[in-house]
Amino acid sequence: MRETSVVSIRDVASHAGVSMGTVSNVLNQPDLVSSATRARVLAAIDELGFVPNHAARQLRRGRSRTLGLVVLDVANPFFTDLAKGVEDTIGTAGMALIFCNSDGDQAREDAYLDLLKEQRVQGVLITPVDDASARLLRLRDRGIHVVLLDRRSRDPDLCSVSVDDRLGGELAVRHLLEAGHRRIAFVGGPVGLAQVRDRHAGAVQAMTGAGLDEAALPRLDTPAMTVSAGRDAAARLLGAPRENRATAVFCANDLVALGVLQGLTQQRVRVPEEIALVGYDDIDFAAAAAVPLTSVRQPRQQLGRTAAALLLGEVNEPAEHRHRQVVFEPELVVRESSRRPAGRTTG
Amino acid sequence: MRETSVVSIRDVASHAGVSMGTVSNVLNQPDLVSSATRARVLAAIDELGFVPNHAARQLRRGRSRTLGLVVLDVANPFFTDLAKGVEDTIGTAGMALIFCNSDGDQAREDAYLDLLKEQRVQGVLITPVDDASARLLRLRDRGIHVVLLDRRSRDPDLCSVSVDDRLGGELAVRHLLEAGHRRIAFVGGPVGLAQVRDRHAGAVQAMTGAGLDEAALPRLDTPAMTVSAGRDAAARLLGAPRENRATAVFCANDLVALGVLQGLTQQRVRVPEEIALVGYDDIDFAAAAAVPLTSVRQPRQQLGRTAAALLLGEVNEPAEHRHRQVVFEPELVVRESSRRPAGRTTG
DNA sequence: CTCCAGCCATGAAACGTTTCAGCCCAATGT
DNA sequence: ACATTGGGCTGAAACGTTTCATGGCTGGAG
Repeated sequence: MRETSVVSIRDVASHAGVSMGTVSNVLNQPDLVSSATRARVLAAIDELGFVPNHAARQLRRGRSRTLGLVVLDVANPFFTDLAKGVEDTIGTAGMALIFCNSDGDQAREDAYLDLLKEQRVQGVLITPVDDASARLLRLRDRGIHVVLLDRRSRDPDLCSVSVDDRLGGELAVRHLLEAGHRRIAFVGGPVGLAQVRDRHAGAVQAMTGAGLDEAALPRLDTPAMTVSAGRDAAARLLGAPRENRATAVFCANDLVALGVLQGLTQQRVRVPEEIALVGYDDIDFAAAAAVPLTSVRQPRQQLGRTAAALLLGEVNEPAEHRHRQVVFEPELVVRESSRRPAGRTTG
Repeated sequence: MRETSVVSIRDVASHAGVSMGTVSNVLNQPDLVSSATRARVLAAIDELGFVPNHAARQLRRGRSRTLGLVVLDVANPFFTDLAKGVEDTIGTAGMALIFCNSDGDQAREDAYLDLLKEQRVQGVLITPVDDASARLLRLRDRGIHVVLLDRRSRDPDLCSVSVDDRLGGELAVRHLLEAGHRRIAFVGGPVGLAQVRDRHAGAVQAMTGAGLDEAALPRLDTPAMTVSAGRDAAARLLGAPRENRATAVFCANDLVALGVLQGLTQQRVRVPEEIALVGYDDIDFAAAAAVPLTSVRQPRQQLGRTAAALLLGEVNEPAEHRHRQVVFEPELVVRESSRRPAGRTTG
């Protein structure tokens, strides 16, 4: 059995009868080495089972071939799809990715950003928990490129790739209004989340645009964007006296919507007959839900790919890079959960 | 604006009027330093915005505070739940995690393992694509501890945390048999996957145990364990002449089952009346599906936590570590998708 | 035959830490 | 008064690479 000891470039060098510099060249700039020596060195590497020490390489080079990705919630398929897009693009560019999950927690996000700083990653893709652009700009002062993900940057010096959440919210609520609903609940949270804020703002806009008061859009706050938070919200929703209960619900994402759906179904409230439901993200499970979910679709993988490409550009050619804020348009996908009109008012 | 330059321990030292060694001690062994100097050094660190260089530290120490996690499919909620369990345990132990997604692809798995080797991670948690125990033992010869995840190790010198997939398959099919089904399709793949093999083996065992021939368990292979693969399988399933079509389907995981459900529904085949359906994993979306899915539940987060704890033990106290193969028991959760008997035979 | 240009290879410095032998000095024991 | 102890700090070596100035060859030009 081979010794646990670490085989270094020095061992390879002496085994192949060359200098360390030559081995390094074989690894990094093979063209500089004659094919004969190259072959000898490669053989030695193979024989000794040499694996370059990334720490030493990075220390010497001053930078690593690594990027970081920080998302809000790994358990949300929206983010895993997004991550897949990122991973594909990063991987083909020969970079490695450190995948982090802040879970919507500021402290965890901070801890991961510290980790990424220590690792001297070249760049970070992040869906921040709050509007921490100051913190992110400080990252950039350290030479770490930053691209905002699923979040529009207000700072023109920061790349971002996002979807127009305001428009998404508007589309969703306008659709419900057209179906005849006049009292629509907005479920989502925490309010600090930009995504929640913007989607809500869009919803408000749709209401006022239809000449309705904002009071007709009661708001149910959730502590997180999860299925169980949605279930709780459904209970609160049904707690209201029936006469001023909302006839439709717009959820800030699909997980919450699926939770609300479960909660309603459990209480024998029919969707969409008694309460219509619209989600956000159009994750794959939305279409497969008990009542197929109307949802606002976002180009998930494309979002990830675009952001990764932007970051790679910034990392590889910082000189000619122009910061951009890419904004995609969302698209409403109508399914069973909102199909029938409420019947109160004919739209 | 602060210079992009890197602040090193040397700068901190001179700024605080102490030696580099002292700064290092403040960072790593604060007790060795008097509180007065400690305060001075911390102030300097803060003022200069010093962030330790992980590469240098790791190079000197010879090991990193990093572990790797390689899963088969990030888009599968089963694995993200599992990852959450791992992350929680790892995080509280002050270790960092590099999260990798092999996507069931051998080449990608290899690439990620190389990456982890180069990073000199202390340990790896992996759900391998195939039975690559040789490759994994080689990792261990390098001093990288390995724990198998969601896969039973046949090698007693390799820790593993798994669920009894054979039993799970047996539970699922026995349940269908009790509901009166006599012809049950098994959908899943690729066959190389141990999880698929074992779940199928369990299914076979249930059949033969009931005195039925294995021919009564036709097998539909899928190229991957995804929703879309499930949809395709449903189409093939319905291609068979009705008289020898299976009356029930057991899928190797929930994603496939949800796909099959979608495919069947689309072709107006009622579940469970015409075809009963059982999935595997009991991901959260199974309960929320169009027809709530009967599924074989695995203790997902606990799986992750246990594996992480095992790995941490092996990493921190290699001497007194005993390799263990932990096997959890799966549990059948019966829901709508398999509830009514087939009506042909009364169980 | 000498000189020059290229090609290959060499050897040592440098990257930013940690670690450890050793030094200084004040406090304690005799 | 002197030896002993030990807490607090220093300074330099070492980790495994990459990089770059240097130098030895070889072969073609003058």
